[in-house]
Amino acid sequence: MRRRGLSLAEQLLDTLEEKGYRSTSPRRAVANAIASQQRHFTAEELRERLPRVGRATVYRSLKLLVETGILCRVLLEDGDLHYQLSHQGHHHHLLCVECGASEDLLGCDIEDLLRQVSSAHEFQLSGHWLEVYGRCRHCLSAQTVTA
Amino acid sequence: MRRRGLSLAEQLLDTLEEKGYRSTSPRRAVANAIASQQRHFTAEELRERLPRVGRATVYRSLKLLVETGILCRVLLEDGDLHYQLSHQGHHHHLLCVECGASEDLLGCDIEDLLRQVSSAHEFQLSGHWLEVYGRCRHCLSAQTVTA
DNA sequence: GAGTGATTGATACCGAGTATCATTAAGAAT
DNA sequence: ATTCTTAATGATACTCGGTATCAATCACTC
Repeated sequence: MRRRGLSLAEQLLDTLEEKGYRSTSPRRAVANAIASQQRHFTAEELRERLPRVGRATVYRSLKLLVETGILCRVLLEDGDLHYQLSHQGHHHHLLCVECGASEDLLGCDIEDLLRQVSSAHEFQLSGHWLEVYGRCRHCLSAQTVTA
Repeated sequence: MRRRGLSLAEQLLDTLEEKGYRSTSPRRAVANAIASQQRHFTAEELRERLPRVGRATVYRSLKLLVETGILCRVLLEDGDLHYQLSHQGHHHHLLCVECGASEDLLGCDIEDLLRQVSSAHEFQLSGHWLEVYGRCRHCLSAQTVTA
């Protein structure tokens, strides 16, 4: 459990420090940029918001944050790779193809199903990647009003 | 149904022609290279096998073949994007993380499950991307012998 | 065989990401 | 507070996947 009163950016840095990574000013800048960003973003978008942080450092930070589980990768339908704050452990995304909104998919039975399917193929399951695309309820209702 | 007696490469070109694309010598070269390749491959690997075909043409052909459903994209666990002959319509892959083998996953209930989950989130499902990683039976038995 | 439009390939560009490496700075030890 | 050690930075150059441009060329139709 994290201490209350800490900003999201401070929490991210804390997590890194717990894992032995130093708290540097470029990392603080990255943490702030990410914490103030609710939607998923590309590496380049993050870079634009951090013109004073070196290119390599931005990519290194992204990698670090994914490895520590703070960020997760999101694969859009067009193949673009985005990043997003990861609030839980392993999860999947419901991605709205219209507005880009993303909802986390938790506690569904996909894992069980995959286990069954894998064993039917004599596969020893080790992992999977799933993205689900569609239209979110907001875009659906907007569409109804318009149409 | 395709005519018997046609080589795989000829079938690919036929499919393109049916869709209104011309049969050119670079495309024939690409078709041959792909037809003689049973495993998934990267764009760069394909390019190495086609030194006389322009870079842009190789990428254009890949795009075309994916759009026409002849090829499908395969996302490896490390994020690398590979291409592979697509024998069926929509399907998924069981990818062996050890030898790279890929098995198609058909007729499983993932679609149903996703439909349920989506409607629970008030999402109008439009598509999904799934890759499953593990160890195939060959690699498993090899491991047993060694260990 | 001529005409037309699709296709090609050279070039340049973009975005994501990594490797290198000299410089700098964080945190620990004194 | 100064020193020390090591992690981290950022400039640069590189790779790979992919797209835009555009003049030259080729496939197909008439």
